[in-house]
Amino acid sequence: MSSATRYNAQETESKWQEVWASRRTFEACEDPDKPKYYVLEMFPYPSGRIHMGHVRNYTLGDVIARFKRAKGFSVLHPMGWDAFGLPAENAARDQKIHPAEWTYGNIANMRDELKAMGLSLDWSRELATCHPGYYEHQQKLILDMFEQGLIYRRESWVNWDPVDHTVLANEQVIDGRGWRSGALVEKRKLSQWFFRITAFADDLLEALGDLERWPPQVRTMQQNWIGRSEGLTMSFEICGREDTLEVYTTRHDTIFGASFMALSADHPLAGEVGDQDEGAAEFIAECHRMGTSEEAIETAEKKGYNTGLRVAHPFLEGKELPVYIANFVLMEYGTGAIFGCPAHDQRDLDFARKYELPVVPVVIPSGTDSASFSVEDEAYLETSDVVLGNSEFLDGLSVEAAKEEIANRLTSVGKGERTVNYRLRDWGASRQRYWGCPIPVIHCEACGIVPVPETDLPVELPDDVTFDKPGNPLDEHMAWRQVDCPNCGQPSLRETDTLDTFVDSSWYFARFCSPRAEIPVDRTAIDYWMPVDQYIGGIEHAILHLLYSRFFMRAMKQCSHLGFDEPFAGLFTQGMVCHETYRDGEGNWLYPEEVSQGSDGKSVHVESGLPVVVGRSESMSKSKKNVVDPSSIIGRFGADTARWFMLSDSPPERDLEWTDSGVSGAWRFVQRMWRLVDELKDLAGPVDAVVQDGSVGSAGELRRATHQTIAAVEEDIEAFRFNKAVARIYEYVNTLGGWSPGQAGDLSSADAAALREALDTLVQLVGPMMPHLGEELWQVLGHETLLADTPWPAFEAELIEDESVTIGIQVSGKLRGTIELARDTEEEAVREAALAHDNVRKSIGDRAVRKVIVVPNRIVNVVL
RNA sequence: GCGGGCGUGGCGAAAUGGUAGACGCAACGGACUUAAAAUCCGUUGGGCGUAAGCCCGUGCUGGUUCGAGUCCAGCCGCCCGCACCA
Repeated sequence: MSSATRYNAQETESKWQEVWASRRTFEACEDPDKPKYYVLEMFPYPSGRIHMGHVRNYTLGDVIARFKRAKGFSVLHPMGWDAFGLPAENAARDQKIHPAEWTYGNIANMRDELKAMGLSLDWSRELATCHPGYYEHQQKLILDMFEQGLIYRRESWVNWDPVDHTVLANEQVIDGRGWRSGALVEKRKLSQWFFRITAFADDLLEALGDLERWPPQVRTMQQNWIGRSEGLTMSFEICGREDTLEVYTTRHDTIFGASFMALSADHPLAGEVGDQDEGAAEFIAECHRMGTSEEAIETAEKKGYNTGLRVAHPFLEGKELPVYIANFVLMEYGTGAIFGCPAHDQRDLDFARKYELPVVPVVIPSGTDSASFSVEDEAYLETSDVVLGNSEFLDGLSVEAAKEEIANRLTSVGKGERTVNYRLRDWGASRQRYWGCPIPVIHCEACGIVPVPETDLPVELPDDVTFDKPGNPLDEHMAWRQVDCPNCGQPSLRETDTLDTFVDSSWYFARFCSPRAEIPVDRTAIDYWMPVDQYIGGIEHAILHLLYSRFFMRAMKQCSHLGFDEPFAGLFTQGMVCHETYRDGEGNWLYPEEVSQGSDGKSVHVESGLPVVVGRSESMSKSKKNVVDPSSIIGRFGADTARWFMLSDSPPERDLEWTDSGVSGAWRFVQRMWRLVDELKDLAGPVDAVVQDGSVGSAGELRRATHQTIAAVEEDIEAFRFNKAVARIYEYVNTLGGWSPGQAGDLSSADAAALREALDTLVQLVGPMMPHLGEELWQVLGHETLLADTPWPAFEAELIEDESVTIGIQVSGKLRGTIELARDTEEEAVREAALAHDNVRKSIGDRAVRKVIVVPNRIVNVVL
């Protein structure tokens, strides 16, 4: 290697990728002599190309996987494909290509792209959820769960496009209209399959407390999502009728402030009113045009319809409350009916102002006169330092005491029941679509719902389908649908709903432990590998995917497939990859490569030379064209450069700004590493050089830097602070570049050995981040082993602390100077040195020193 | 609307309640070169000052503390999720 040679990333990277593959370096095995470590990144949807979000995700995981490997763990690091889902059907419709062909083509391409990244993946375990070899086991799990009562069927609402005659996903509903037809979307009731996730609500909530290596905010989000509340179910007598209206509330203390009742449009009583009252029917229909998402409901203008019905206030003789149907009450939560207390709930207040209903404050700040306290445009939400008022026998009580009193009084007369309620709803898993896992049941007129016998699994999707008609092609495929009932033998029909793709992703990590087993999971393998030690993915999955997976493990445990509850011991949520956005004069989005810097530094369109409007940086998305293709970056600079850039600068949990200059900085560092090792390798001692003890002189100085860097990088990797690990490596390279040994020419044996240790260490530290460069330099340094098989260097504790410290001196909190002292200098000596400092004396002047605060090895503050 | 987060130089950022801006990028000055690229050296939060040094500065307004980017309260802006996108 001559010093004129530049590092050839493309050649070197494919060389080492072939070596790792042929030696099966990263194939996992259940080694009983080693601790195991299961690293998993969220598997990708095979959209066709990898994007920068994938590059970031898999780089983070690969650093951990390679680092843990070097630390002596038996590592499992697999990869697969979340391969069912809507886009394949859209492609089928738009491009006349079969979903399977489209999906497997995309997988083939993305596999190549991922392989070019040099990830330490065990490709022998690859799986795709759309493959019958995967979903037949999922069908087995579904049968078992059905038997256990964990899956059931009931009616629920879907978004219905009345023109296309098809069910729409929430994202396909835009401003209340179907995305293709433009027709106003209706809600429609269908019989659908549900997972009984609410059966585990308490356990899913309780167990969050033990997930110590999860981000606290994710645990909080899940906790709020499950939304356990302790409240009261109250019965209100409906005036002039025999029946009652049931209401769930957590604010029964505010009952004397109640001024109306509100029913969900789907409440049976609302339906009853609608049957006789055209206005009510029209209002209910309007509610049904709102779409099914909670967001749509919550952000819509609050509206109601007065049914004319009234209920009796439970404590105020003769007081009656009007009953409205309201568009903001959810049938799925509580009893689908509420009492409205406008003074202490913003939504109720807005509603009351609109329909001119009374607003009576019943919770008032302590020490305030209840007659003078009023609520105007903002509901009063405080519950501490308050007392009840305008509330008869509750007056003067705290919120808690008032709740107790109301609950006691109502339960004793059978008009109330203390109830624990959850916001969490059962998981609706039916999809009226082709490209998903078939639900293995048969509908028989005589026997009802009959599970497909296990021996008949898998129920495979038929290949011969077309997408020219709207709706689910399975409904039209009579040859596939018609089967004899396994029970009575009569002609019957298959279920045509397929499963939500969240089901596929709720257990794939378990399947990775034994991907070719003839049962869903092999107990020996799963007991060895699970749980996943480090799971890595986007924050957007903080609730649903993770909660469903946690449920699935519990359900599989109940079906005796495995013996644990929690799938992910450690979780890391990464930020997004962002890029500036560009638009031309007409507002059309432009790709980054269509934009260049003009001579005056302003951005112009490459072809036309016209000015370009540079927008703020946003998450990379195809629709805004602010995307950079990973393959072109890897093709130009190599995977190591892309990986290094991903790890530098931005902390991984935060959004990362993709910049060309950042990439070229990473590229320059690759070259710098290469040159540095090239220049110094002949000065370094032999591979087996023995470092000499002691921390003095040029060798000692270098060894100190080496061991400090090992300790820092190791700690930063363990804590997912890769940007800091990178910064430490930069500092170390700066140190190495500027290091002057004790003698020029032939180094002393101490210097040569220290340099050998330093170069080896540098390459080892960089290895998990830039594995190809690491492997190449390892070879250049004369090693005959693979870096990938080399243990992580151990640091020597006595070398990592500096002997002297710099101590800042403040006068009244303002820095006035620094002093250099031996570490752990006596407090009195520090104090004297601080007070002797020229500028400090000047700042103090002739004022009296009241106090001197000395923080050892840190700072001195002179208080005047 | 509800729930969760984030906000520090020109930019990405660092900082167990203890010297704000490590490290990188960009920019500027210099060396090398016929020239460019590459590389190397230096400067770089703002203001004042020849200098020593001083003043200001972590989204905004307050509070706690000897000391606040960090803790507390309220606001502003942006991002993620809201159950059929994955």
